[in-house]
Amino acid sequence: MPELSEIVGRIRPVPLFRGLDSAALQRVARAAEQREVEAGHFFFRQDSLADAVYVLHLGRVKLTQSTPEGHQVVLRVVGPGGMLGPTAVFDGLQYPTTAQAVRWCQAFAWSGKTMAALMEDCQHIALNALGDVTAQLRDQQERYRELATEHVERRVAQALIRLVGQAGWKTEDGVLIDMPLSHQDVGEMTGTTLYTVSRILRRWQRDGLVGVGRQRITILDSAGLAAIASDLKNGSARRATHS
Amino acid sequence: MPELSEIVGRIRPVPLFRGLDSAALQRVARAAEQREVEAGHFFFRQDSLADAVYVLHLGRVKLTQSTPEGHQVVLRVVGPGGMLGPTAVFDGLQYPTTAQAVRWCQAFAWSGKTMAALMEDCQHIALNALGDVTAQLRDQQERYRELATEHVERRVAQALIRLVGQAGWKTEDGVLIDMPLSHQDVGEMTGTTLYTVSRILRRWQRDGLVGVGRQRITILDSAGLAAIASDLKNGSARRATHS
DNA sequence: CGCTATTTTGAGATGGCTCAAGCTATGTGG
DNA sequence: CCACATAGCTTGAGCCATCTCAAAATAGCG
Repeated sequence: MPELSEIVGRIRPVPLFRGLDSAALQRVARAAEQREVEAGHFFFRQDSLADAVYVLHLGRVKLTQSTPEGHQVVLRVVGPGGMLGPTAVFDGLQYPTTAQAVRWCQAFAWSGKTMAALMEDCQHIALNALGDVTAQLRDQQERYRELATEHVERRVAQALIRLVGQAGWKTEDGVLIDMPLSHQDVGEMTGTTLYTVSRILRRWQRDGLVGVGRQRITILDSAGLAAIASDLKNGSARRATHS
Repeated sequence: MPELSEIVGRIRPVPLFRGLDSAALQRVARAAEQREVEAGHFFFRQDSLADAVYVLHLGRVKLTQSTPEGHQVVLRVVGPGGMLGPTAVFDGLQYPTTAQAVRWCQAFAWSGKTMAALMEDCQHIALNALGDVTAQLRDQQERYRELATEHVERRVAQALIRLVGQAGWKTEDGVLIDMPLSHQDVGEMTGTTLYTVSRILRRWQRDGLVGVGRQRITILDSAGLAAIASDLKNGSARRATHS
């Protein structure tokens, strides 16, 4: 169990706690519990009672949602500093998503009640949380629009670009997406099948845009990928309107 | 210009201001500006500077987002008591969506700065806003999953059910969706084309599920529609995974 | 009462899904 | 250290839900 001061040091740079003075940070730190989650294990599951808010310190988490029929989509990938489960702040609700560690994770946790109290205590936290969730909403809206109006290839390009931002790791030959990432996963992020992802990635590999390995994707030509994502060449969009 | 007490009376039942005492409500009311927007006109447009937060008092607003190529999706419909433009609370951002009045609207407005100050002043508002945005996020995530995994017919059924909740008006023969609603609009809500919407609605009309008129849709058999939406009969889902 | 926006319908094209099968890393137990 | 098992990846062939485009029918509105 680390010292209080160490916890404070770890949560200080977290966006959720931006603007807090030392006293407030200490109060937050004192209320924090530490959690570790093995790769593949879960922070929480969809439809279970939302009882805790997490802030990720180390590792990476995949947020998914699935239908009763078992079809799944990946909504988001969260890295260090990110918040999980804002829903828990409000009483009696269930998590709308499942949060699965894609590797070993270390996180801080607060019960929903505790976090609510901390927010009342210190408006900055509530405001920061609002900013975070608002940003997430924007992102989700954008992805919704993409899914509704863009072709698969562009969506996959967009997804990779997002992943670079969230988990990009500069290497000698390009930018590695630093997490295990199957074609299945990419399909679930973009609303398509692993087969289609495979074909697209293969083509891009032949064109020298990306490097593909088992659960590993490296971006070799970001500009080229961005060009596909924003359509600086082929057939624009479709569907919804031709106003 | 109505009396302060009248404004207080109007904003008191708004979810964003739930839990405020009279003094706080008065402060909020004093800072409020009133706005009226004609049918078809805009509260704000995508990509313009997000400078104000609105709370709708009367009317109905359509939130849309469009691509550079001009393809548009409808993200949400907001009715009385709803909040518009939470983004404005945070400095220097642009509205991610366009807010268009689908009929004459009356609303209260606060500059982003003012609303931020009110939130600092009174944590309840920030917490209420967080709850609102979190709920929106949940909704958006769910719709994303739907779009990624369900067939058009189910999505349209879901959209109508949502619209009933937001703008349903009980009549003698069924529930009228009380706003002008073209097939184009429904298509933009569900990620399909007006042609497909027309065919689906026509079929449902023949089956006695809905009544269709020019920009008017009435639900005659909610149960039947819900059955389609949750698939109590025909071919489940597709795409994304067959894990 | 004509104009314009909306809705309907048909016919044809197609992107991407499905299913089936083989291939290949990686890890595991002998 | 090898052989096998497993999970992930690739590829082909066929299909089909839905999009496109075109055109006619309809309904409000000025």
